[in-house]
Amino acid sequence: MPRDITCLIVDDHEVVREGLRLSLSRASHIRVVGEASDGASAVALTERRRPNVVIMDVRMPGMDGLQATREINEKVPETSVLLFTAHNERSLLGRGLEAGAKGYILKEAPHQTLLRAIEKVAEGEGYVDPALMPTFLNSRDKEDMLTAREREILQLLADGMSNVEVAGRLFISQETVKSHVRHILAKLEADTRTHAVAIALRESIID
Amino acid sequence: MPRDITCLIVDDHEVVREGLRLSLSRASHIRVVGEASDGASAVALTERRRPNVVIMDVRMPGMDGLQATREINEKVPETSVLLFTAHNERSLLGRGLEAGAKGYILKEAPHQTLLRAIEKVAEGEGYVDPALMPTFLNSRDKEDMLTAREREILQLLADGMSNVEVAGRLFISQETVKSHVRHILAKLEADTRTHAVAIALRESIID
DNA sequence: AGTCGGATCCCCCGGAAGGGGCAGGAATTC
DNA sequence: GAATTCCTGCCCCTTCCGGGGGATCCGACT
Repeated sequence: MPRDITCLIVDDHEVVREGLRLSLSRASHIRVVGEASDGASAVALTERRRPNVVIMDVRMPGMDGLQATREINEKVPETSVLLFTAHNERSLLGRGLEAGAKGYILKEAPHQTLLRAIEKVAEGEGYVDPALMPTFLNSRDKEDMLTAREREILQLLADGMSNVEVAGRLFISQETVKSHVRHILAKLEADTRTHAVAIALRESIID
Repeated sequence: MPRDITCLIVDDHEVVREGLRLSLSRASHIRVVGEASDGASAVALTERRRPNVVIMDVRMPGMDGLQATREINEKVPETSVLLFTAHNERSLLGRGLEAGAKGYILKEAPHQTLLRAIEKVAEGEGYVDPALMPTFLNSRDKEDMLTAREREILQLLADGMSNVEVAGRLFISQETVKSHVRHILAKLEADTRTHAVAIALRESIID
């Protein structure tokens, strides 16, 4: 390895940033070149410092980690984003990879695993926390099964809308909405819209 | 202040524990006497080390922070629990205080605030993150409005049960369930059960 | 003793939801 | 160009839900 891996820490919790800095300071070949506490400044800082790796929390106030990841990928493609999050929610991994993240690791991961992940993504390879594989396989089915339209409708159901209201909002017929809802229920293996919404909220398919 | 404040760190994320240890090592009058990564060992360690303060994360695998707080309060009442969490969800603060926590502070709080909070609860006083006050006032209404029975029913609705199914499960008549549901809808200002469940899940009134 | 909230149960009713099948058109893929 | 997927729409039918009245019982609080 010719030179140090430069990396940027992004997390809205100071205590996490400190912990990370401390952890990484023990690895001689890793150098922290900056910190940010929200998505927007993470993007800005990445453009200026051009680190090899951005260690990015997903949930943050303001611009979240996924959006920041997208922008970094677009503006500074040579930088790899490693998502670092406490949430092993089903959909986050999928959405993270879609956003262009090179790696995904849980905060509960042991120290060594984190270092390995950083090295991997710095080399341009992908890294996904092995602990995620089971939930991943279970769930991508679930989220991916739903079409964009179906997710859109599910989201409106979660706001308490009736079929007629959804139809009005989307400028389609009520019958079409019923049709979509039937498909949603079948795919999520729910038997009422209420159950479907509960599943979707728990799995973060919708917000 | 006669002697150092002894404190125990409880968090399932290693990176957070490291950050906390680092932060607290800078305060000369605070001494970290142990760490735990789940609720059960937190309780056990508290019984042995009897620290002044336990800095406790709420969400952890296995026994969660609230349950651990209850047990610590029962078994080692002279120890004060300071809840330290990333989630400013409406119901957590209320439930935390019910569980016997002396303080509640967010992970995004600045360094100084954390130290202040630790000192406060070490003296036996309460401390609640000022940032929480607004959400607190808004929300306790919502959760407290619901009776235990109503929450129980709402939880079952979130699993997709119909009125009849809920009635069967709780050994009550379907009419009673309908009655409860009507009250739930009125209290949460929802117009369908689906909306009520969505609200409750988002506000963590149910899981 | 009286009042209040909570839990339980009952009736009625209109409208909504759930379940089934079916089908055209557009876009994509092979 | 054939196949597939998705969005869209329509039919019929049964069940469930939401909203409106009520009522009774019990325990807790005052």
